[in-house]
Amino acid sequence: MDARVDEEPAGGGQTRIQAINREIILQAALEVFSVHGFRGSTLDQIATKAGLSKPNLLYYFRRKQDIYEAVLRDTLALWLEPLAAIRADGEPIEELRRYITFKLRMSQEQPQASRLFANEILAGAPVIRGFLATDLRTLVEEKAGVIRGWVSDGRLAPIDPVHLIFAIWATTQHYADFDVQVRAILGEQVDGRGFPEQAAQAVLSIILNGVRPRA
Amino acid sequence: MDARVDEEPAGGGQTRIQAINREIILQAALEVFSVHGFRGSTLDQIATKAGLSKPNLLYYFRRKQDIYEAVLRDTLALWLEPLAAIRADGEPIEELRRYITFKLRMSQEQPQASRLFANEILAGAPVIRGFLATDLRTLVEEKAGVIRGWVSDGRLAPIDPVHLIFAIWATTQHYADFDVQVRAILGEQVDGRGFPEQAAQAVLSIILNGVRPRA
DNA sequence: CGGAAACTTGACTGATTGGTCAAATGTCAG
DNA sequence: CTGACATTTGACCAATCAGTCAAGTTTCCG
Repeated sequence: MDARVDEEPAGGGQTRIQAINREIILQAALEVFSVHGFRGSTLDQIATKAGLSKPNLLYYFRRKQDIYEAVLRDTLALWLEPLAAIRADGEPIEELRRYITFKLRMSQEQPQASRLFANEILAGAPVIRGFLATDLRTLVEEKAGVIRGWVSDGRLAPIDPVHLIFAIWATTQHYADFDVQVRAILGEQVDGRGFPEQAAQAVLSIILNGVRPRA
Repeated sequence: MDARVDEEPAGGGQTRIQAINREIILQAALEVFSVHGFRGSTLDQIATKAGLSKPNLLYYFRRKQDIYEAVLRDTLALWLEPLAAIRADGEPIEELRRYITFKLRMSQEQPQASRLFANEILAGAPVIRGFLATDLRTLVEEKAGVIRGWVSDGRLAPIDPVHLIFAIWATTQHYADFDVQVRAILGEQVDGRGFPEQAAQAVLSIILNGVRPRA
């Protein structure tokens, strides 16, 4: 009889082998989907990268789309976390510095997650559109309110808070999404010790000075 | 006999029908490739969108990759133009304002071109990697030199010029590449009359104030 | 007009795709 | 050690894919 691995009530009811292989599959899927998107990726690519047979993949996930949704869901939380951490009672420039630094570190350490989202959104966000229009929208509106408050208090230069958030997303994720282009232009120095700090300094300098209150 | 439409010595030797249909095909291909990338797009999608039969597509372009390369080549020049227009003898802030404004207008008017590149680069830039490492790299180095000169003269705040260029690319192209996300968060106002100006004002405010020389 | 070249297409092919299934193999508690 | 269950796989299928081809139809020049 089959004992398919599906819709567990919680993460609990998993075999040792299940836990291992699901993790292997999701990691392989992330590597593949983040490069070619959902439509451009194949089960064979994922299976090969995971070191499993294709039918074995489909023993753990019934359909290709189930794998895609699982890896997307796993990275969604990770992606929101830092924005949610912005605190209204903090010092505005410091809060933004912390947020930008965090996002830059994620772009460097988890570039595949960033590219996965970029591909999903370029494709029209068929899977996460609902999430974007609800959870993300709510979160952005909340934090935009916080920033707007800072502006009203004169602790930030007058700036549209939502566009500021977009600018932070764009500049930080650029290093993950357009890594190939960055490398083509800057060469091997991208792998050098000081590069992340160099990029961070530039991004922080531009954006923080861009929003610092002016006399 | 066949009279395939290929490797013309120059744009000259084209039939009226050839000129029309090649244009139709490239437009349809841009719409499809810009959403799903090369691997995720099919000839059938392009043929349907172009209103032609698939064999008819392949009468004008021998292979799928030929269509892709053609549409990519057509948009490459368009993409470089504005950066090349930055003049060393201009007023720094004004030159950057002009560049950013230009890029924002292109993101609004030609979002598909931006998304086409984004997909290509996410996929590892298999087709334009060479171009990135030569022509684009050279151009960026040249303009980085110009900006570096401005910084030396104290006409811009001290900033790494290449990262500044990255920041401008990222913030401007964000509105094209992540349009779906922008819409999910901001709703229909994106289609409103004042939106492009609102976005332009925010981006210009952040970046220009971010690089304006400080006392 | 007439015919040659340009264009179009239905029918096809071999390869790849996502997915199925029954049989084989591995695991592990009792 | 054994039997029930979990895991794995080879063989397979229907759909879709890029690309071919020969036989059509249209265009257009003289």
